[in-house]
Amino acid sequence: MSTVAKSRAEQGGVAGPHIAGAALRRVPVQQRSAERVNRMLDACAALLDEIGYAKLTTTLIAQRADVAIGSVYQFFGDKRAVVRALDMRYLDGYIERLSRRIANTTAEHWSQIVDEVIDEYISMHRTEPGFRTLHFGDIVDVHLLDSERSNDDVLTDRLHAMLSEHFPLGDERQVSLALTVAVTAGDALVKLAFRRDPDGDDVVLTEAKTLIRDYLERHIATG
Amino acid sequence: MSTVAKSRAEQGGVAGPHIAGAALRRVPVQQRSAERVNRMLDACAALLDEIGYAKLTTTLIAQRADVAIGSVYQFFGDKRAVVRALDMRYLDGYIERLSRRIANTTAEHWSQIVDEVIDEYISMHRTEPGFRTLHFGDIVDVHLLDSERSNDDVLTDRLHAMLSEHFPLGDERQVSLALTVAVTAGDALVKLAFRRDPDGDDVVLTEAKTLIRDYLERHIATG
DNA sequence: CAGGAATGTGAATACCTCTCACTTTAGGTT
DNA sequence: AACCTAAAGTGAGAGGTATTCACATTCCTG
Repeated sequence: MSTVAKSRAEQGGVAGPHIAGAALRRVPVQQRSAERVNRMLDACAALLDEIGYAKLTTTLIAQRADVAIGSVYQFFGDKRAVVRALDMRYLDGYIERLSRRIANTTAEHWSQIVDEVIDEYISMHRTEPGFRTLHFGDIVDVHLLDSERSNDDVLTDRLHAMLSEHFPLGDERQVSLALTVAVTAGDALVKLAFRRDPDGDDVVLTEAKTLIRDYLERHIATG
Repeated sequence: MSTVAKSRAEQGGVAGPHIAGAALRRVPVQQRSAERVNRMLDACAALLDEIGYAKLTTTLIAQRADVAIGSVYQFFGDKRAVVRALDMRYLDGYIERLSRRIANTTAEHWSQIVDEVIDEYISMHRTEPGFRTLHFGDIVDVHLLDSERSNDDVLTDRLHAMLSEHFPLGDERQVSLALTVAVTAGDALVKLAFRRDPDGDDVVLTEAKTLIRDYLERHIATG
């Protein structure tokens, strides 16, 4: 099935800690139900890819997942919760793969890590069905992982940690703001690239990287 | 009415040519119906402000506008069309006010015009009920004014025209791309500012202006 | 293998979107 | 003024969708 599903199964966490925490009405205990939950999410992703959010219905999700409509509501509070959980699964997978990427990288300059962050994000648009429709919380809401902070904020913190682990950075607050701005702008530009071209408009993607690098150059340089 | 309007359609419709052209099922001919259409849009804007898009219903719009549900469908093809029309009205108003602003400005540098563009956009977030929920086509779709081009593209063209009217710019294509990127990134950053703070986080807004100015500096300078 | 917990089910309920046959009004014509 | 047609306005009803819930089934533990 999906790459995400596999890597998750290997991890051991039946439905992922994030999903459990914030989106599920009830956490699946037995493996059979955990599998069903994942099947519903897969169905949701496929449908999102095929017909988009506007035409997505709970009945369709249930049918595609080969599950009774009641089972959907057994675990998800409402329709949006399904999409939210899916988005969390994306975010989870993203952070996981990014961590792995960066762990294997011998970056000599912080900009290399920034490139990895962007590349992995671009990669998700190309490989994860339904992701380009959702991004990180565009459609549902932007507070998936944490009700206090937006996904971009969470992402920003992650990035901040990864960067400072390898390189000395400037003032904490200032860097944090700069990263937030960079993530927000970068996110929007990648979306633009994929709106222009299903494979991601290379010209725009290149421009996005340049813009972000140049911007950060002037804000997180340690001097 | 709006400058674009005149150049675009000869109809001179009561409810704005944009709305008429792309979102209305039937153009209101008599004044009384034109007023009702506007009342429905007002209701839609207010509801968007109060309960958000997810909870918006056609029944609610009709009730708030003091109109029978049938009247809504007399002019709007479906629920999304109402929102789309509202968004067009926003865009129309934005371009009109921006044109007026710029006409009254004796800008000595292109960056001053860019600032006006951003400031007027920020202003809309503060003054137009419901606008912060929609922006330009976020929720419904990004092809409101023109099925071929996104709203940002239309905006970009407008900006391009305004700028080149006052200042010599570099290569046509290159400038166009740069403006598209700037508009996209700027849009996202303004949204971020208003997500952080209902009045618009000044720190982020300032940062947004800097980022855009610096970026454009490197792309549209005539040398 | 008994019994509670976890799951699975789908008919039923409530609410929505959108249509359409029909009534009313505007505004020009005779 | 009476008349006429197009434009407007209306709301019950058809067709869907989201969500619930009382009941059936499957696990799993003691």
